[in-house]
Amino acid sequence: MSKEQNLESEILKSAEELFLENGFSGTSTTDIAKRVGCNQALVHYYFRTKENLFLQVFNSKVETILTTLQKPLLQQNAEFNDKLRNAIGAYFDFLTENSRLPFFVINELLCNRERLKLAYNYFMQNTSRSKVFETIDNVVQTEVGKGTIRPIKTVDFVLDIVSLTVFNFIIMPIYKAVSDSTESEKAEFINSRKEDIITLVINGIKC
Amino acid sequence: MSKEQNLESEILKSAEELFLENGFSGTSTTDIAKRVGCNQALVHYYFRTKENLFLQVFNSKVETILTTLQKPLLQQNAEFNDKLRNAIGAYFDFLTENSRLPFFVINELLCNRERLKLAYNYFMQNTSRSKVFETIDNVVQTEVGKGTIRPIKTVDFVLDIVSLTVFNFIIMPIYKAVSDSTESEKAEFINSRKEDIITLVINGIKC
DNA sequence: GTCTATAAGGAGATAGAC
DNA sequence: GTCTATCTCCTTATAGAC
Repeated sequence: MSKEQNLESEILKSAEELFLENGFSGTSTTDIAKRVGCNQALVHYYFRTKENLFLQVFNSKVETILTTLQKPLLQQNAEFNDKLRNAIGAYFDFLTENSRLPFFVINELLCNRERLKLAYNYFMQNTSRSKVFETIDNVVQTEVGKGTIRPIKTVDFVLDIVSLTVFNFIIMPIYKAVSDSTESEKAEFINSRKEDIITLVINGIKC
Repeated sequence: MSKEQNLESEILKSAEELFLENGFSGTSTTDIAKRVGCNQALVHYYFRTKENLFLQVFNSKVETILTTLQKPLLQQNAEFNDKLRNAIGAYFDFLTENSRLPFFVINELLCNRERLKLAYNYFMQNTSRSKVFETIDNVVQTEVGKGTIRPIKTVDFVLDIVSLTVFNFIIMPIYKAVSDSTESEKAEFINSRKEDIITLVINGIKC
């Protein structure tokens, strides 16, 4: 519980903050050292390369996203529309707390094709991770079978919801800069978006 | 019509290609010179700084996007649902031809706050550009008034559609790398997404 | 206008003293 | 483990010859 952790974990923590703020190419190992309060050589001593350090941050973030994505859809004993409402609400809450995460992951995947393949392989090696889609597919197609919702491919279902939720947070810094809005106006905007999206999706996929 | 344009426009053209492929920070003036077939000093001779060259590319791209956004909604003499169908179709067509454009613009705006403010001022100085939203607002709220569609804020209407269309193209390189799909499978995927999104939006905003 | 050469600075990574 | 010093490479930008 002491503030002083070992240096290795302090470096990892500072690196995580900086990579999320400024991306891989926008963060130097000198920046990381400066935030930790040590010298640049130590960053390389513990992690050898900047890429190693980055991958530890990146992979843990992808894992968090995958867990968050499926969790609210798996709750039992709820009407599908309530599940959906809860899921979209949960995504909004998660993204409010981790607003730079989607852009970070997408950006780093797009900027480096080798990284994209590495991430894909890492993802596929783990059964529970790679079954995220299968799990959601199960839930959605059960509802289609019951006639609760119109026939829809699970990939469309997922992409519709992810697009509608994530995109707001990707462009949030632009919205903030353009509208010069306060934190509470921002929160109001996000909340209003959430309600509209819930309405759009529920009406958009009903039979 | 000859292939040989003047060097200045060749540099601009190559810079545009490279900035779109690899972003501002991923493109060096040496890369640009190499593609043109001249030396790096000439890039600076014509544009002085890399930033100047970038801004010419960037501003023209933002202009293209704004024009494309409003155009299909302004056609007269059409049922609103048909307008909507056409608009989403037109956005998909535009994005198919310019698939890296959304990520490029968002990325560069997010990576540089000064650039964001510059772009915003540039945007606001021009009346027709800054009235894009007003124009769309007019169209949408007229339909709300007539009861064709449910009460919806224009900002929600725009963001719903932009999110649903743009996001597919942002993540397309990831989809391609992960699914190892051919060009025709990719086209089929995009087309299937288009149809689903049209259905989702039309049902999602009807009264 | 076009070239070569180079200045000036920042990056990642390592060597070696303590 | 932690530090300073340094190597090597790459970047933007400019000086100056032709």
